[in-house]
Amino acid sequence: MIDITLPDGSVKQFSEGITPMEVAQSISQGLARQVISAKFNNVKVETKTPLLEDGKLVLYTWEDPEGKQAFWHSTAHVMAQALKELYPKVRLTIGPAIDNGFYYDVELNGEQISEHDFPTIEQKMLEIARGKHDFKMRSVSKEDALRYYKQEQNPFKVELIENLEDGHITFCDHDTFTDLCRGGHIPNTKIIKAVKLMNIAGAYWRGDEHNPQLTRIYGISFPKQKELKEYLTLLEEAKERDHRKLGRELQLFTFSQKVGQGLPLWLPKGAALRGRLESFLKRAQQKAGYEMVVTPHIGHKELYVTSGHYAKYGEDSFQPIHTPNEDEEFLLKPMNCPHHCEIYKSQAWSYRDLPKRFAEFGTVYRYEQSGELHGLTRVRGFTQDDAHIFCMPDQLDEEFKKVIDLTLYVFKALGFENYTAQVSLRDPNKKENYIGSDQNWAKAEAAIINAAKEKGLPYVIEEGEAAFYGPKLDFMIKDALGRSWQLGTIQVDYNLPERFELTYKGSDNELHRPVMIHRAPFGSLERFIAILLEHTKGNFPMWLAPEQVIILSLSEKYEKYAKKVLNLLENNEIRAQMDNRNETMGKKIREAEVNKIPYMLIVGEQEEENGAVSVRKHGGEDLGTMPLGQFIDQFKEEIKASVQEFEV
RNA sequence: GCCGAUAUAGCUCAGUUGGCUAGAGCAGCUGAUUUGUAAUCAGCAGGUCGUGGGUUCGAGUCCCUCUAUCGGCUCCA
Repeated sequence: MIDITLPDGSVKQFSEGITPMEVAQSISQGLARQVISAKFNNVKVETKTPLLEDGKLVLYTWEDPEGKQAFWHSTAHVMAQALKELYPKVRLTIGPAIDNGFYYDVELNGEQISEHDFPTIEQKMLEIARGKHDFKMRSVSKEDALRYYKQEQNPFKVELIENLEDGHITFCDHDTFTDLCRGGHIPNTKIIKAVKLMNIAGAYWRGDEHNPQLTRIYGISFPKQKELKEYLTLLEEAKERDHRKLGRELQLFTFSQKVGQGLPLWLPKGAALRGRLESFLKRAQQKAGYEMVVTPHIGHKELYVTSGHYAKYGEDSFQPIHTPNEDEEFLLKPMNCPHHCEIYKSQAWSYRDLPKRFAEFGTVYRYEQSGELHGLTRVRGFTQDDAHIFCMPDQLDEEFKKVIDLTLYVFKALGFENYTAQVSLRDPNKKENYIGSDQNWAKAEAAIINAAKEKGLPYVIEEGEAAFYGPKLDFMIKDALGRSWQLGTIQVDYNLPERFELTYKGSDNELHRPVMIHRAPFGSLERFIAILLEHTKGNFPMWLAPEQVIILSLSEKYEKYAKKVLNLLENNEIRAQMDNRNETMGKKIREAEVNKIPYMLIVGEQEEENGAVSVRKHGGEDLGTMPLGQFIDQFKEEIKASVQEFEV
């Protein structure tokens, strides 16, 4: 007999060899019908895996993330079978579950598959699923496993198996199909009721661009047709939040093939919005002891040779500009730090002067690979809300924490709550990709982890994600479609101060090396606004909204009164416009709604007589008629409440 | 950069297997209507069908080049 501990803490006795499914049945038939996956002593197991020792058992249903993972991974097997049947020559590689569904990477090996073939593949998958084939795991010796895939002429699986330890190799069978697999499946194929292939894309074998390119097919599946429908509806709704669509509709920015790809053009409303974000941050930075500086958009090539950026990125950047007469080369500024280092160098500093905090909304240009460009989130010309803090080593911890405070203030003011803090360290196995001594890297990495801990940030550590000159603390936020983007970033740098030979005079009358912090709470105005658009669906916080109020006159008769109202609003620094067109009220309201204007003030005969306005909020709420003065007071109160001042 | 797909009016999209002068809705303009909480009616105008080449009696439609965009991969100072 063995003791099985369930998540509620209860312990039940079973005979050795009982399966998770049988345990579920012993609890209730209802549960047994729901259970699709299990974990035993923290190891993923099948629902039919015999349990041979005491341990903790967790049963998973579709409602659990672990259940979904098993469900989707199992569907990947079914898709692989369908692909094999429809396209016999394809070679399988790996097929994992992901956050929303699964994918399988295959080598086409001469076969042709495009998204037009999806319906056929989906049909085949459902046909297989309906056969109610059990997923069965079996152990295979390394020798047999290798023989099987060599006979299949599949070098990818052979490579995978060669890296596995003999005795730990398992295959999973269902129907006529066999795949190398670690396990974690649902009981049988019939549970899969709805399947949708999402897209097809290239992906490099093992994620390395020097390896052969495979074809990746993404899909998702559900135990009910209805859930698939709901998921697709959700996706449609997410598309409504796409910043590229909203940016066009709200006339914030545009792109032009003639100007060049990845070079956003800011329209008046978008430019004004940027301006407000800049003022907001400037105000906070002033309180936090920053000083604004301005540097040019180009810099001598030598500047970037000194910083090390040229060696690292020179080949893949916009190429140097050559002057007409002299043999001089200038680069479009790809980052502001070297310029700020030279500002620091323009005079001698005493330890009493530090920290110096130089801030600049610096526009930079980077030659991003063409396939990487994406709306405003990945562009070739963008403006960083950059600043560099030059401080003494023993000021580093405190300065770093202050920057975290400032960044969190910005995020809170704009309603970003679901961020992840990512501590990006260098890849300890690829030190050659980074500059600087081991000692300085150790210090910098420790400083960041320390600050993140002390500030109580929920953080994850990512090795190999550091900048080439130093580790980072990045604030990651997801867009409408769940893609993760880096917004705010804080970086510790011991290297540039050395390369630029920056110094300060210490209390000991000796010269010392300052430490540098790079930081940008927004990251870039472009990306920040993109994510803000997706999060708010274009309904910006009131203090940011491009238009705050629109006056809708009932007919042209009330134009004079509408103008009076407009004047008063403008005198109170409210961003207002009026719609006096010869259109119906229904149409004017509809347009104001579509344009996401927060307040609509309807004026007609009654309002004119009483010096009042009828207030309708975006979304439909009717606040009734009130004196204009009252509306203005209320509005100002709302603005005041919506954005808090930064407290040092 | 790589893989795949797409490109028709300012926007969203029709346009059969190549065959009349390339269509619609919205937006725009003109006129009528003078409106009370999400689209009043009518008329007009708007397109070298992304670019350059090719096949053909004939190309928006088929083929090639380039460019841009979309979805991924790789990359992201």
